[in-house]
Amino acid sequence: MNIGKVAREVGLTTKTVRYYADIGLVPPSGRSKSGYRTYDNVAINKLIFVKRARSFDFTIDACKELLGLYEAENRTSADVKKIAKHHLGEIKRKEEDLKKLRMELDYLVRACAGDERSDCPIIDYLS
Amino acid sequence: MNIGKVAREVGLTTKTVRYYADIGLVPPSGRSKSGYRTYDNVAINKLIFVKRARSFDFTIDACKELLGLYEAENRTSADVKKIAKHHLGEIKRKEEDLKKLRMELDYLVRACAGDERSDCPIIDYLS
DNA sequence: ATAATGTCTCCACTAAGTGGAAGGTCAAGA
DNA sequence: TCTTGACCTTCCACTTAGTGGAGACATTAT
Repeated sequence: MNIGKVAREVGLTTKTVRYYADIGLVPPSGRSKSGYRTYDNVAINKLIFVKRARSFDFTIDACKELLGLYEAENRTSADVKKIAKHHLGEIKRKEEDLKKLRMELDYLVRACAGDERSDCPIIDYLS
Repeated sequence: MNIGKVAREVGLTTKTVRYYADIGLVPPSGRSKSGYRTYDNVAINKLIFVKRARSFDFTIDACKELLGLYEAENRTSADVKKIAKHHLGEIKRKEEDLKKLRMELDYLVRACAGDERSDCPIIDYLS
């Protein structure tokens, strides 16, 4: 299968698929005699796997690790869980940070009259 | 004041202060005869303002806008509130996204035994 | 005088792609 | 057969918000 069809089926752009090939994350299964990248089912499944992992915000490096485990028959679920747990921790931290931010900003926005006067608690707070 | 002292007082790195000068966000008030950037109180206050705004995750572009309003005597609080509200909306969206992600991943991590067997619901889900 | 900082500019790098240019390839229609 | 349009190739630049380092010049301390 050529890159365009693959991209459509998997739900990525050709640019992204090519990028994943360039960085060695998911190489094409082969090349046509004119140089076109070709993808077989194994490669396509890897692309789907990476797409799902990326939708969980796993970094490309984490995807590489997960893909390695996905392919390894001797992996343990402990291996996988370790990576996922680490990532979960980071997500939780980000979530907390964002919550704090949102609450503070929410407060400031509420405190601001939003009228024609120049007096503004948001600017005051930032100054 | 030279850049190092300024950076220490404001709580930024010299690299960052120089960067803000390069992109025209907060130019130094002047240069010494040997070419050192010098900052007066007005410039320093702008750096503090930007630092605070950045800590609220406002983009550099948003900081530029806010700094413009900070300096403008004819601004209205409505001008400021508009930017802040827009930003708040984005933060809320990110927060929601992150929450969904966290819940899904949390579920998967809980479902994974994390033992020596290769059977893994996380990998299964991603496949 | 010399050593230790401080500062300068410039270049490269980060993450994960995206956009575009210039050119080669393939299938279909006139 | 020629051409048109869609598809593919590589390569380079750009994005965010800085960070790291090299090599050179300036200032300060001993």
